Formats: sequence, C-alpha cells, structure tokens
Amino acid sequence: MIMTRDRTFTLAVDALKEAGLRPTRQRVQLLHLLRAGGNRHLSADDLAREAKKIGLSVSLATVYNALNQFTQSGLLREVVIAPGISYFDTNIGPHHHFYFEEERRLQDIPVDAVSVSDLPPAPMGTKVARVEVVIRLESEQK
Amino acid sequence: MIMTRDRTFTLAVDALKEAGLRPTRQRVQLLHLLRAGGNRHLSADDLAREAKKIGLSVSLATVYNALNQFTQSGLLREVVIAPGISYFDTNIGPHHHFYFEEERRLQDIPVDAVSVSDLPPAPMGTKVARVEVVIRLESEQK
DNA sequence: TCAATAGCCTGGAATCGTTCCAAATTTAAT
DNA sequence: ATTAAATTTGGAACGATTCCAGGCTATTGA
Ligand SMILES: [Mn+2]
Ligand SMILES: [Mn+2]
Ligand SMILES: [Zn+2]
Ligand SMILES: [Zn+2]
Repeated sequence: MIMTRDRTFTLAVDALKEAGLRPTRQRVQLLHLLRAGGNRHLSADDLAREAKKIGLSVSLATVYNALNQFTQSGLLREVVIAPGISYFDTNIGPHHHFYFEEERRLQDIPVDAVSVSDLPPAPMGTKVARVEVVIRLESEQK
Repeated sequence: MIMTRDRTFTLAVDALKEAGLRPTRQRVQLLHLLRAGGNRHLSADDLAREAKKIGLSVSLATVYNALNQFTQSGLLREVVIAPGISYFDTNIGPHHHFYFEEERRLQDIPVDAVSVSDLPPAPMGTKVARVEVVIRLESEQK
C-alpha cells in the first residue's frame, strides 16, 4: 500500500518525507493519529491501544519504533516522569509541564508563563540541548 | 547487631530514628556510606556495588528498599532522567541539575544560580510538591 | 534479662516497559 | 518487473524494579 495518493494523509506523508522517514502505512497512520486531536501526552501503550481501537493493524514493536524514530527526527518529544513512566509529547515547541502525581497526567505550561533566567553557562565542551521545567503537583487536602 | 553504641555511626543512627526508621545494620551502613563523600547522585546499582566493594553484606532488594524508604522520609531525593535511568541524590536542599547525556551524569546547580520566576499558580485543588529544572547537555562538537 | 512480637532482610521469582531478533513483507530505485 | 534496502512483526530476551515467603533481628515490657 503506497499512501502518497490519499488526501487524508498528505500532511503526515509530507512530514515523514521531510524527516527522512519512509511513509509506510504504519508510520503514516500513527503520525496522523498522533496529530489528530491537538497537543497530547501519551505513552507507547496509550498509542497502541488507540490504534487498535480505531482498527489500525500495528504491532507494539512498531509503535515503539515509530515513536522513537519520530522523537529522533523532532516530530515528537519525550518527557520522562518516573522510572517506567514516560510520555511522548505532540507539542514540540518550547514549553514546560505540570505533572499531576495522582493522575499521572501532564499538562503544558506555555514557555512565556515561566521565566527561567540567569542560567549558568553550559560547561566547557557542552551545549544546552534542552531546558526542562517540571512542576510536580500533589492534591491539596490530606 | 545493635548499632547504637558505635561512635562511627551515631549520626546515621540518629537520622534514621528521627525519620522513624529502625536503625538496622543495613540501613545504618547504607546511610553512612551515602553520606560519606559529599553530595552524590547514584543509582541503586551503584550503591549496591559500592557496598559490596567495601565488604558490606546487603542484598539488592534491601538496597532498593532502603533507598525508597530514605526517599520517602526525605533523607534522599530521586531524580529521574530517562526510562530506566534514575539517581538518588544525597543533596536534599533545593537545587537544580545539569545532565550530561553522553556520560549519563548529573551535576548540581545551586538554586540561586537559576531564577525560576512567574510560575503559574498551581491548579485548583493541588499544591506544588517540587519544581524541577534539568538542563540537558550534549557534547559541543559533531 | 529474656521471651514475644512486629519489623526487617534475603534470594529468587515475577513484573513490566522496552528492545532485540530473524523471517516475511513492503518500499524505492532501476 | 526486478532487485536491494528498509520495515514490520510476534515472540523471545532484557534490565530495572518489585514481590514474596521464610528466616533473622530490633524493640519492648514483663
Ligand atoms: Mn525512548
Ligand atoms: Mn523509586
Ligand atoms: Zn507538553
Ligand atoms: Zn543533585
């Protein structure tokens, strides 16, 4: 199945080509699914489950492969919260996160809603890849 | 072996008692080891290996139990970097981190070396448990 | 001082998210 | 259409962490 002719998927196909990834059926469908529905934070398992729910035929290994490839190409970004808990973020612009511990849920914070200033310079021989701010929240009462 | 009489370990014993943890041989030795040598970031496996190297007899399960208990009691803090990569931090005061991707190493940044201001308020029903800033570094050349 | 009891430690099995593998399929180039 | 290279797949393997049940150990209070 060559997916370059289906109008529904042209955006996903183009994005994949630009990222240097072959627009295979699985990648196209997964990227399309990821991008439908605004900014999201989802685990590999979330995506696999969603894909299955709408009838896509994609193995879990391929979901992992695709998510990692998308992340490496800059189509996604990964946010790690705890050992065994990481989310793929469809919002690749600069921003920060609230993390609701109880709900295990991330929520975006616009980058200009937090000011991180006076960063120390990157140590010799290194450069800053990313500045991550995570505000961990717990429920108020107790 | 009751360790309350050994002068070498009084600090560790007292800290454990204050934290509401029984000062067992394993906990005392591990906490003592953790606190010898300044601020450190080490994995459970690092600590198990160090313990073995100096001749302590502690199982890996106990190292995990102790690290988790110490973290819950505020004697340590945990910093998660990637799925399967987390470090226990003997520096429990407020501070931030550089992370050297290649070396998989954390380095402290004094809290006053970074200014994080204008934080958005915690959403209704929640309160801020911690604000984490991680500056991810990659090597400069390539 | 010395049971009695609650808590702790341990090795090994189990869990769980993720990666690896090799065979079958699909894509892209000729 | 042919071919080579890349991709997908189910299942096995992996590695970090947790669980478990049986044997110790610290604490307490008689
Ligand atoms: Mn990953
Ligand atoms: Mn933990
Ligand atoms: Zn986000
Ligand atoms: Zn630190």
